[in-house]
Amino acid sequence: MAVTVDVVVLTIRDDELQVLLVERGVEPFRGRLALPGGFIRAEEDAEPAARRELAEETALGGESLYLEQLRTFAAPHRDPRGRVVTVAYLAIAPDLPVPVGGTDARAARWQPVWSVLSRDVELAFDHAGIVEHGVDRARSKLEYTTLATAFCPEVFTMTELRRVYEVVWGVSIDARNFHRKVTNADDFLEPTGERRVLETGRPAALYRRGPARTLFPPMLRTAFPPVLPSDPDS
Amino acid sequence: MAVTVDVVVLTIRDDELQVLLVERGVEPFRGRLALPGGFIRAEEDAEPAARRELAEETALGGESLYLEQLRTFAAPHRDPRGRVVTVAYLAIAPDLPVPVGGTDARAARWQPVWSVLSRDVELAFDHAGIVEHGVDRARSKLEYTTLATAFCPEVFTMTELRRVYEVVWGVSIDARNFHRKVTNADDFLEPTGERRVLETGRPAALYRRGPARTLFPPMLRTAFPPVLPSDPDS
DNA sequence: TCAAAAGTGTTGTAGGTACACCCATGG
DNA sequence: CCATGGGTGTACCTACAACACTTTTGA
Repeated sequence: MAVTVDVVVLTIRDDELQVLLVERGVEPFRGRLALPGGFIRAEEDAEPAARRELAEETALGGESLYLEQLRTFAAPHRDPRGRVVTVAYLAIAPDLPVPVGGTDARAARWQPVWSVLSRDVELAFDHAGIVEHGVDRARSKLEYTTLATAFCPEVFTMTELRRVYEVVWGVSIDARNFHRKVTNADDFLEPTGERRVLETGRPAALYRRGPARTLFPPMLRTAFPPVLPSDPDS
Repeated sequence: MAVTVDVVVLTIRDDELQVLLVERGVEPFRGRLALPGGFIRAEEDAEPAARRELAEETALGGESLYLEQLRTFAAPHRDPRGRVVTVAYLAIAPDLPVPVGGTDARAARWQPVWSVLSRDVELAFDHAGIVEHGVDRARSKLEYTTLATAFCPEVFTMTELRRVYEVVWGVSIDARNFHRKVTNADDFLEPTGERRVLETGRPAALYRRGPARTLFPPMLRTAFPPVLPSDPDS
């Protein structure tokens, strides 16, 4: 029985939640988009395998990349080549100027998640279902953890952090209440003391992630609207 | 690479959170206690494999048994026989008069989780760590889902349900506020109209699980005290 | 002086905790 | 009538949504 890892890497680009996909160079599903991933090596644990595949196929990586196990998919005929069980991982990346398109010479690219969830873009294997799980997990974890900061660069403004919630949840959030809430939560954010001057408007204070990993009290959100082509202001 | 399933079955017996363990009949770890589980068959998905192993080894089963995937453990040397990856499942069972000790003739028995977590009882492989994950998951899910009812028989009293929270979390809960809270949550409980007369005291109303699977607003619990030998009244 | 973005103050309300109090049964 | 457990009412407090208002910049 073969065991692989597949990674759902999420980021926010152009005010949309996007997922990292690679074009398959070999059969089956040659030319089709798929999640980055591959076989676990003989002396390798699953998480290192996920990090390695990500680095090889997409040039994304580093210790700082947030990575957690999602779940395992083991349906008997999910891979036409035979019995392949895959351990899926969820990664969250900031929208860095990342040279996507890795050393493995395979074309990697970002794709809006709504295009995958709506099946406008068809992925190889059962990868669309895996992306669905990843998005669900990310949406839930924003509620009760400080995961949102994983979408942000090392220093960021309050508005950037708020956009994470708005884009991932597909809702609009009152900037003023949000500000109070996250600054009151212990160890969520650390002010750098610096300010960023934008093209227009008052300069925004800059923050860095704090040591907290859970958020109490949690961000409450009554329901998840469906994932749609970017319209958080409805 | 071999793939197995292992199941953490939790229940409440004698006002303690207990886990179902089987005594290993073969090497490695012969005679040692372990989680029920075994190899996935060629044409079998992981969850059916978990249900089958549970039925074979512990005579526990049925469609009604709550079962969810926990996570996958794939450390290279977790099994001395060679490379074995295991998909761990979490099951929750009511304290039925279950004939534990299954058709497979292997001795199955309940063990208080604190004895496992404290390492007073040493389990085979990395199963102690898996139990730890299962307990953590159950404790978290009581907060924001209706999972607590899975510990109860089909009809139950308010006090039985409250004992679930008290035992799993190791805290004491105000009976009066708890009553209001769960009766206000939509579709959590359905009153049967019946009452149960106990040895002493006013008869308690009987309830059945409602259709709700999530709990809103969630049960809040500021912190998890460590799992100890049964003392929820501290 | 205006537009735009950042940030504060205030008010109404929902839901939480703590606890006094009443209800129904067996002995 | 008392002990025991079931269930309601109420006061107080915290946290959140809504929204008016002030601050700081570039053009």
